[in-house]
Amino acid sequence: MMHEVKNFFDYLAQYISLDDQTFENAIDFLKVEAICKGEYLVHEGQICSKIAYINEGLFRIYYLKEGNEINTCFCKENTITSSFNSFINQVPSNEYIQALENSMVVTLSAGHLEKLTRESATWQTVRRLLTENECLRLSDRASSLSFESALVKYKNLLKYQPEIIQRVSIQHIASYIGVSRETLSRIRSQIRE
Amino acid sequence: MMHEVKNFFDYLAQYISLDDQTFENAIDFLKVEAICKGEYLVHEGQICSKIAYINEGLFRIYYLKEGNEINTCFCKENTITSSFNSFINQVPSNEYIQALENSMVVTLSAGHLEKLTRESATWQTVRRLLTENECLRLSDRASSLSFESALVKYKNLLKYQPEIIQRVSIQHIASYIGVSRETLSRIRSQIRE
DNA sequence: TAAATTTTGTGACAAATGTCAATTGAAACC
DNA sequence: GGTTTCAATTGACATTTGTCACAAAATTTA
Repeated sequence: MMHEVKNFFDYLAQYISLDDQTFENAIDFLKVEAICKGEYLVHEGQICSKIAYINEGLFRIYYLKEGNEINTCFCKENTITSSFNSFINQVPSNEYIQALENSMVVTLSAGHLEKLTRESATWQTVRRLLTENECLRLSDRASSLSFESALVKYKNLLKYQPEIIQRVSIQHIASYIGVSRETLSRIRSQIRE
Repeated sequence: MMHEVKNFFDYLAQYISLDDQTFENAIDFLKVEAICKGEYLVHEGQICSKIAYINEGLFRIYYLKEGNEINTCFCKENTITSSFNSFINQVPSNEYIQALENSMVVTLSAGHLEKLTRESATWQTVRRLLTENECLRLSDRASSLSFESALVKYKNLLKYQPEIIQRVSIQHIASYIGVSRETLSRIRSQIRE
């Protein structure tokens, strides 16, 4: 088994106990893919056909609003990324998923997950947990976007996702926390003093 | 069968075909409850022990931030409400669910849903759909909170949830869209002209 | 290494929004 | 019906943030 796949199973095992059968059911469906910096996992208009476990690397999810890119999520190694709405409902995605670093992912197609879900209670649970995690993330994001000053939002990011600040450019972070890049720049210089 | 329960099953049947067995498995677990205006379905600090199908009425979900109430959701008849994170993970809720009108709900406890989920693929799917719906809602909310002016946020509410504006006080709506009530008041008078 | 490109930082100013205070309006209660 | 209480509006002003323009710094490319 490739070590990327092993890492994926280890990741899942955090949430649920995976027996040998569960492993075997899935292993033929998994694909290890390299995605270079700047390349896309999902394009707008495409139906998101797979979920991706990130073994190594970093992605951003963004959509376009009046020509501007709005980042909604940064996904780093040892997490799962997908254009959630598109994947679940198999409708065209309104967002892009782009690699910010050279990355290595393990993908599982919607069809294969569907099949696994039908055949195995464990995979059914895996799918549910993925969804529930997504909910919690979205709920945190919604609450951090409302009623926080730009300063507080940035400090929260520093506190809870310091790695992101190291690895992602300021302009991307600005749109993630919902302020202009100039404002974020000023906040940073203010904090430095 | 009480008509409230029947409405609940009709609601579920929109999403999935429920056979007789599925009905019967659940019917003893369901409780019809009246909740008066101002009363609470869930209190902060409590573990949210149930989901509630709203047969009639209106609720708001809010949490406290520095003493201020922040509304995150309005739930009206023919939807399901719950303190999602608390219910799913059975951890104390950081939010309140309060009736804004005299309401009638059908509740199902976490334990009973767990039991149904274990025993029936249909209920497993019901649970998944509930979660996925919650995700979509949260995702819409996050995107409407970021990078929209107060005016646009209010217009979106008018467009997509006009009923809420009819039934909910301005102060609650203001905190829902993330502006002060004075600002919202000014926006409204501006639109009127 | 040098040139070109992209990203980040700053100043100046305008626009949007928050805050506080006072007033008006509406709903609830006696 | 009148009083009381709470909700909504409005004005004045301060603060925050966005926008535009340009400079500095960093990164990429040739």
